[in-house]
Amino acid sequence: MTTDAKRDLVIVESPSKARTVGRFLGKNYVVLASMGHVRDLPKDWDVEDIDNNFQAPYVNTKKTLISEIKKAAKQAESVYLATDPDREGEAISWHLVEAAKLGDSKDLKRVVFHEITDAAVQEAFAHPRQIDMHLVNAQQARRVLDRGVGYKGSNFLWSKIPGGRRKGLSAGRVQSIALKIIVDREREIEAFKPQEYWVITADLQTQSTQDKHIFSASLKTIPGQKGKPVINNESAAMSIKDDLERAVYKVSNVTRREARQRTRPPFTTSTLQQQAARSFRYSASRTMRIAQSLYEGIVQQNSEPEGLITYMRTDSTNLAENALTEAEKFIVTKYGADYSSGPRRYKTKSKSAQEAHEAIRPTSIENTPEKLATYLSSEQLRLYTMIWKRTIASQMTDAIVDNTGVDIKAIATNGKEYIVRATGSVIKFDGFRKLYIETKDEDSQNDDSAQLPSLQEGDSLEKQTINADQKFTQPPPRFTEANLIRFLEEQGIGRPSTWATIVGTIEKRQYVDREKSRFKPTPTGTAVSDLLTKHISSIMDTGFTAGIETKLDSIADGDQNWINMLKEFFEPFVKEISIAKEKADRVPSERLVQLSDEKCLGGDYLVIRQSRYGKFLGCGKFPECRVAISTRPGERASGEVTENWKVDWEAAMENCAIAHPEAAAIFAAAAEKKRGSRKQSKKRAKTKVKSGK
DNA sequence: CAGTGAGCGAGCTTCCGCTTGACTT
Repeated sequence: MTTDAKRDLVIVESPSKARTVGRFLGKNYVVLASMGHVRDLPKDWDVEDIDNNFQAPYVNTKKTLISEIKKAAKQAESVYLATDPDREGEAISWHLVEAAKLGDSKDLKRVVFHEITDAAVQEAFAHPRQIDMHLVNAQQARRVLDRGVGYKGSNFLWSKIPGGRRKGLSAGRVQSIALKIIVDREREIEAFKPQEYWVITADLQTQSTQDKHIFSASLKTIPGQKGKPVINNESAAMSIKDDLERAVYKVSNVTRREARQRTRPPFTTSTLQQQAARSFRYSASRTMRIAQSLYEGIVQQNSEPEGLITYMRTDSTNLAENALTEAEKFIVTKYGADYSSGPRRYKTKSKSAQEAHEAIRPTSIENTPEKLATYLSSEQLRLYTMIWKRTIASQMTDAIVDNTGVDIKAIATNGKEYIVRATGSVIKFDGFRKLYIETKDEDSQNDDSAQLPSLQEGDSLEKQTINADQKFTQPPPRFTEANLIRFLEEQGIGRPSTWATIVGTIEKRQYVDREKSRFKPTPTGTAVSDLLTKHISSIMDTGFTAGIETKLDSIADGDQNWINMLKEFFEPFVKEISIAKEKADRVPSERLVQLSDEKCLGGDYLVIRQSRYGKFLGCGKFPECRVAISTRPGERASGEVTENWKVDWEAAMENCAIAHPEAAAIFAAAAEKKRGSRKQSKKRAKTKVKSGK
């Protein structure tokens, strides 16, 4: 082939992918990237007229790119649409055809591959197909539904929440459910009544003279009680403690059970985000930013940039065949055949997974973290190492653990028989743990990895100390980013590309705050969630949302018409909204305000308010009292008049004194103290005071 | 470094998913 030959056009979604695919295809192809969607609904379009069959006038969102594609298509013999093999990808292909008028070009082919390997790409190009309009229509339905729910829901909020429009409050299929579970959890925590309970443990010592071991056993049964011991007050605990203090200890039963600790599947977006949060405390968005840089590749010496990991927005745990064999080879060479499980394929748990890509894995196992250390920043190296290890570990054998349980009879002097139990586990075969040990979730506390001495039935033990600790049951913890993302994924809500941004949305709207990196709803967030739950219950119901996903699937399968589906959805939904607008009460503005611990001079609570400069404290009686205090770090409000009292000093004083008559004297005294150091400034603040209604 | 908010009501904003840069500190 000569250089003058026509070069076929290939369109993928991501520029990095374009580079790699271009390398596989060679010089006769031009590979361009669509950079995601190229058309969208007009910003001001809403589902107004249901009888109009939802014919949205799409607008081009990437004009220069589209004209580039047009130009390249004119010079091409064939155009290959190689966007991602899922609902959105299929739609992107169709939108490309519509936007760049590719339908005019002679030879239009849709090709799909689930992994970016030479073999997969060649295979895909050997079997082109047509655009699947069922899939495209499922996407159109999804898009229109989200727009309708989002805009109508937001509009409803604006009509019921003071200042809601100005603050840009929003509702949506995904964000509103995310908000609701945070609010629901907070209610659970508020309603939680801690229960007292006591934990009793016995430190025991083996009797054998040459090898004295001390280990701990916890109370398992109390005479007269069935099941787990229940001790809920001090006197009960003390009487048991007394019994155990004067008891004879003898091993009554020893059980050994072999258990497997299973390997974990390779990373998907959500598991990567969760694990990076647990291990490094990275936010989901930070993890994604780092992963993106690894995906785009690092320029190593004397070579062109090479992507270090596969695509980072994925819901699949699948690994390419060549990755499986490469991993196996690596494991056998490095650790021996005992450690290789052979190719192990994981089923993706999430029902809504579309599996357009592979799991997140290194593009080459040979790129060991050690080898890349000099090219990567420390955060890149950390994340890469985790991905690299988890990928290999997923192909290693399970660890085998010996779990031992020892029941010990404690016979008290009064004849009561208790049983205390010690558990221990010993790793018999480390398997994947040789390479990869996961950081556990701080919410799950299981600590039974203690080592036990070897014990036989009938062995006598000597009591060392008996511990009785008072505890209280704990409320469920607030959600972290990682917990929230896991929940949403389990419910089939949101997609890998959006999880990190969902968190950003509910924070930007100030629906939630963070306290020690856990989400706590704000008064506005609570009001929004309650309003939607009460009046637009459909979108707040996870089951309902899951049902939408099923319907979209049936459109994709060609079993349902997308326009009918939208009609069936919006008819009741529009009704629901209009009833809600009629029936719901406007939220009183006091409910949107967060009290602080500080009080204004007049005794009213200062409330935490938000301005465009950040948070500050203002008097709860605004606008009658205009006192405001900065909450810059290190500055606190106080009962005394300080330099921080803002706005025009005299106006503030005057207003405050009117709003809080009892504060007048304090102001007068403070003003007296201040006099002299202050220049007389012209009083220009408005002193018009409305009498409180 | 400043200085903030509410309501008024004229004129905007709001959704989810797909993908990167072009900005400044």
